[in-house]
Amino acid sequence: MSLSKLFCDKTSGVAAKRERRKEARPGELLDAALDLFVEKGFAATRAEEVAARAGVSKGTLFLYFQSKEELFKAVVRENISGRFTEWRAELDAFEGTSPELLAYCMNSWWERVGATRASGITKLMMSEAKNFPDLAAFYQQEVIQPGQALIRCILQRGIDRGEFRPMDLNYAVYLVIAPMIFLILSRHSAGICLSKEADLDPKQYIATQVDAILNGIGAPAASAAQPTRKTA
Amino acid sequence: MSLSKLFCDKTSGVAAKRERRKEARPGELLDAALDLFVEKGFAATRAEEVAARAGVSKGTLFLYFQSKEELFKAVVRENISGRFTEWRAELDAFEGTSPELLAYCMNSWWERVGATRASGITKLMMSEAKNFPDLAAFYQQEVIQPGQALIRCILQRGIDRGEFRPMDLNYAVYLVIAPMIFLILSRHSAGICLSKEADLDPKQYIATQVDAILNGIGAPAASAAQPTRKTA
Amino acid sequence: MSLSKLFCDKTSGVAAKRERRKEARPGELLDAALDLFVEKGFAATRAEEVAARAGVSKGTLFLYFQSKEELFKAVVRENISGRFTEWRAELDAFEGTSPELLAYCMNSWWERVGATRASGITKLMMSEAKNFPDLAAFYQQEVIQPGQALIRCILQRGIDRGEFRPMDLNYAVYLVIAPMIFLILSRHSAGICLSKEADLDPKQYIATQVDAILNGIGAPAASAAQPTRKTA
Amino acid sequence: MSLSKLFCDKTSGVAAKRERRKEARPGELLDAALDLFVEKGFAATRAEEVAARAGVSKGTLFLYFQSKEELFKAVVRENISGRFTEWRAELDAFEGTSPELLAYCMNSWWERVGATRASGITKLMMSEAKNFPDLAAFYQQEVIQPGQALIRCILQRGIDRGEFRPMDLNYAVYLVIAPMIFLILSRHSAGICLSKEADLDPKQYIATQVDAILNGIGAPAASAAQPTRKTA
DNA sequence: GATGAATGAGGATTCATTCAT
DNA sequence: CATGAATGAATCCTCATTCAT
Repeated sequence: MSLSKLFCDKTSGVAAKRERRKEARPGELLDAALDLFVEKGFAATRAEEVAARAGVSKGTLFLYFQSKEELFKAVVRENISGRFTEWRAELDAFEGTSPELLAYCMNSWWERVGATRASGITKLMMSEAKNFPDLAAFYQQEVIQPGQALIRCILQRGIDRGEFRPMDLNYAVYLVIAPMIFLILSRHSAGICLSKEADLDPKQYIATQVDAILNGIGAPAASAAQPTRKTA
Repeated sequence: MSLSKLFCDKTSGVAAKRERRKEARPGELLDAALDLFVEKGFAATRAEEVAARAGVSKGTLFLYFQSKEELFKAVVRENISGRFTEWRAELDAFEGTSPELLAYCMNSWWERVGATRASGITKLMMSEAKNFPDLAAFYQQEVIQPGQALIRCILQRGIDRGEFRPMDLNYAVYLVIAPMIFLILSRHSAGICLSKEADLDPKQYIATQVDAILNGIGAPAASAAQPTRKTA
Repeated sequence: MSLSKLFCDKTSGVAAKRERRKEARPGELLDAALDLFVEKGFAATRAEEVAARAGVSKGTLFLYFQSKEELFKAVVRENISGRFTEWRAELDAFEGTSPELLAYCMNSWWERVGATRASGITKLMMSEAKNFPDLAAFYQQEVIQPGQALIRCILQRGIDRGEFRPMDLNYAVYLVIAPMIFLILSRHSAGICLSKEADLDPKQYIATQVDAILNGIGAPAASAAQPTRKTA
Repeated sequence: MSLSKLFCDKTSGVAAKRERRKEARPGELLDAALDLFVEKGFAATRAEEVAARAGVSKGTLFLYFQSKEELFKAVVRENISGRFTEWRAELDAFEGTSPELLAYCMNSWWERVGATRASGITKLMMSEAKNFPDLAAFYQQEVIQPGQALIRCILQRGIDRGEFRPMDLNYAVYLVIAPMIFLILSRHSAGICLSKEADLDPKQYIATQVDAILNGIGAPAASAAQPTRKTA
């Protein structure tokens, strides 16, 4: 929690429990708010609920956040960790094939982002983008752009190494993004979009998607002779 | 507009202007409501706004819909036309290859659903599913299930004809669904998820997705020799 | 329903049924309004309900009565028949003893007023007097004053004839009025004030009251000598 | 005020001004509500008015009472103090004659109930019983039944001691109840039922009623022998 | 006249926000 | 700092009343 970091590292070694709690307050509120905003949406979440879930009183919430809207923005900003530089480094250091890299990235995205509560902010942004244009722009800049750039890099790497065929990357990035977004939204929308019975396994979902992206679903034998392949 | 039918069929040819308006009112209100709900979300849309956009007064809205919530439900129901049987018929009559069928279906989905305002309710449902569990269930049953069944059919057809390789359909259906859902959400979420500059062309987006689903993005020549293919 | 009316009665040369109904409209509305006002109170009665019960449309009600308030006033005025002159005549012509007269009057009041729907307006006035001061004044003048005067006459007659002992009539009138008002209110207030099980018989209630007013409930021994007791 | 008790008993002597107000709020609101409901009826009383009279804002009212209807119910419940056991004790301890007991009871009822604002709820119940059937039942059980039982006891005592003549108590109770209900209603209905000029003196009204109940209004000659007459 | 669709003022209720303690 | 009582703007919804047909 980056915000909490601002308050850490005080000098005392005997930090009283209460002190510690005080420092943790903003983080606890952001935590509670994230859960509730994701679950019920911005408007349907009451400030008092957030406070209650964080174990403080209504008034305290407004001690740390000027308004519910500011709380929302803080929740989004807080959970947009700039993990991209870290990822970029991994990407640059990767030594396997590009298909392997792609598979690695999507799986690691799932573990580090998709499966965590952080994925909830994506759902939040999709639901509230129109009501928070400035936040949407911020999100665009901090998450979407770097994320797309990362994927572009991977795809470009594959093309450069002759492992992927040439593509219009402006569209190809969505081959990777769409399945991830879909996965997130399914999980945060009461399972809408999913066939009810199967609460699909994310790992297998991703495996299926990766395989299809790389190889398509065309019949293996036929694939070489497919006329559609040539025209494409 | 199925709801309007309830009000049609008056025998008289002398239908007064007032009468004609009355018949049209529910539809006009649902239209206005769909626009606003999709644009701003359920909670952020005021009943009076909906009425105003439909060109009537606040009170009139409640003449046709018991509450804002009922209006919401009606909006969802209204826009779930049973287009599935029609599609099923087309599917059964289709004579081309399964890849062609898949391409045809996704393009025709775009034209008949994705590009229309009806697609807005999908976004609506994703945002509000948690707040309207009964509606979510209804949507599941009326839209998701039939939609998935349709896609299953197409894939099964391809497998049966040797045009697609064998797959676990429980996961494969999302190869088709995910890109469509993503496209819808992009367009109804202030372009979040999209690289800002390009307001991507849906046709080309779909073409790219279809091509990848069918053929993958593996390099043409290499694809046959790909080691990942074998292990996958 | 209303549609059929459009087709009926067209040809008849005799005073059409519709004509007669038209004349009856105000009365039917007042009837319906009385029932509803008594049952639910002024505010809780909706204009549309009154119209519906009278078998006409909302608009028609306002054709005959400028406002709901006017309707209320009309209901009260309509049901305050000046039966007092008639009663005064009976009183003057009465030849029995004053105790007999009193008993006769209370019983006849029950039959002519208490048991009829007209008694409902008394309840109405008690409930709404504060909200309709002008009506209250009107009611005072048209009903209360003449009514009290009548009772005063009876009591005075008894005193003059030595059948009643001298009393302060300003207070004695309520010996007669209170039981009647109570009876009415009990019947129009969901039985409040009544011991639940017994839906008390008005005739016997009145008999008990009359007997007590005349003879008191004092011990039998003492009252054995009372001549009035024997006749009662 | 029984409700306030729920909030009392704070141990601290440093009770802050805010705290003290909070304890008093429900009572103040109930007070204000009683006045207004009695004066104008339930529907004609606006929630904001009640709040204003209690010296708080609209919102505060709903902090203590879930809805206007709940406020109404609380008003009724609050003013039904279980004074009946207390009265029963007095009755059992009474040593005078039964006529004296009856007179004592009616006078003390006036002082303890009739003359207080609590009497207003009787008028309330009569006006709104049909709209609040559950409350009416509650009132029946909590007030009417015990009240009637008390009166029955008094009358039965008189009969047993040979001071009252035998009566059908099911009807005789109303000899006592009717005058009291009437008195209350007169005072809460803008004086309707009263001859305008005289704003009748309750004490004398009750004295007249008691005298009549005990002795009747029969001619002096007959009742000269009555022992009860002398003591009354 | 009669109708009932439309209106909009009015009132109940919610909840973000403030501030005295 | 923390609290939670108090506030009142905002919004849903009702229903008396109007008026085009």
